[in-house]
Amino acid sequence: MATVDTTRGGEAQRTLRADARRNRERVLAAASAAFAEEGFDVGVAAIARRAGVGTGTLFRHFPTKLELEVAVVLERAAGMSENLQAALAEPDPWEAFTTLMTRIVEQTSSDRCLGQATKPELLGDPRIQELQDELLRGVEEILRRGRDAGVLRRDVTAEDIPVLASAIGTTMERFRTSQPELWRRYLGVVLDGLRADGAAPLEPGPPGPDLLSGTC
Amino acid sequence: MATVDTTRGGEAQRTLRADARRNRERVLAAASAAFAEEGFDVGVAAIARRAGVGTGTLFRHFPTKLELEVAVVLERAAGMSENLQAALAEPDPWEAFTTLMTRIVEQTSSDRCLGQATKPELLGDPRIQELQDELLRGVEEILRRGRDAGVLRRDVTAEDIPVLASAIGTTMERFRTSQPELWRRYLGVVLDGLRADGAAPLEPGPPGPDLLSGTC
DNA sequence: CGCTAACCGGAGCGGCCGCTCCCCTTGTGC
DNA sequence: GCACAAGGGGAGCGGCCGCTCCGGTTAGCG
Repeated sequence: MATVDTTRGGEAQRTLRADARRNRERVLAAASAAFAEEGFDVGVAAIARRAGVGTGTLFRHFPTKLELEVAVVLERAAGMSENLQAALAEPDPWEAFTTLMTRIVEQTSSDRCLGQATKPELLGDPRIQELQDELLRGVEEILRRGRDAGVLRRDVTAEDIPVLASAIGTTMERFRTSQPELWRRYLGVVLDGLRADGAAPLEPGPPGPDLLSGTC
Repeated sequence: MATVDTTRGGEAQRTLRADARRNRERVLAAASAAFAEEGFDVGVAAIARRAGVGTGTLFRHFPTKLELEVAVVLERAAGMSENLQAALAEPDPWEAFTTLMTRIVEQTSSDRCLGQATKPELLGDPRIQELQDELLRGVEEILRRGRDAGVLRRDVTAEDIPVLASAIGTTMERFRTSQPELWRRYLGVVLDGLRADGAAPLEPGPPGPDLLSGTC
């Protein structure tokens, strides 16, 4: 489950020349780093330069910039899958939940593209939707444990988690250099607001599946 | 205090022809509406069209787009001042705090430019900094009452409030049409995380004055 | 070793955006 | 009412960005 296959449908490029394969990897790595540091706003020229190739080469492997963004986001999903595994391995339900939230928010705070992955063009992509659904099922399992143990408020849904994570993550972007650990402060507030004891019931409904969620 | 003078230093345009004054107002109103609906990303052409003037006219009154953004944000500050007054008028300390948070988050959720007002070019402007400081002093008063009454956790600072508000507000942007009241849900979580009972102490320090805050 | 198809790269295209320039219009004081 | 300065408006400039096109290069196979 944790393995993410970025070569979906993967028989298209079976015969790929050695240099082509290498360049594809370099572009993907450069995009991954650039998106993490500067967000999706970086120009393709900067990515190509960073990869040591021309823009022509970049666009052969990824016919559009959005395609490149999708590839990077799918790659990130592997990390999120790891977060889920780590949380599921935690015996104590509350510890499992806090582990999940901490890891997600930590990554979202240090990686600009994770917070920006909520933009509609990306969420509309079927490959990303599929992966998101898979991750949400894992999150639901963590939440169920917490609710059953009576440590987590009962009205939290899986869809709330990416929303809360991206809220903290994107807002912390401008403190990344000055106070890189500041996200812990606000995660603390949210976690206190999500524990079972003494919480008022949540307001309207959870965000429906109509328009949902960050990359989780 | 609630009065915000957008004509700072205001003796420059004392002799302003009638049509010029009227056009200036129309541009400001158009920008205000456009920024609220679409954020600061809208082009100046769209604003000018909306105001029924040419771009030349727009740039005479506001020599740069940033200047126009500043003018709109300063205008918004009046609304925030009202929020403060409403909260200060509330006798119960917790009610005062929730009133403040609710009004701030509500406005930030329905007005895109409020969430985007955290960008450095705007926060760097001395007029905005001055206004922000004034608002923060009012917020501090509300927090002091809550802490003294023992209903609010003691480690919350005034700088936390705009951070939390813009976190919720900007994240709710993509639900504005589908679920315009969703912000209440997450505000509820945050408020529960901020009340005095049963909360763990907040993590690192508050955001220092080095790089601070949304428009509040 | 040589041939060919696959691949590389960057000049350049079209479109957008903030901003300027300048000719024409219009409000205002005498 | 006239003269003139102040204001209005939009064509156009420069720069950026995603993307394409094509001449030169190179890997891979027999």
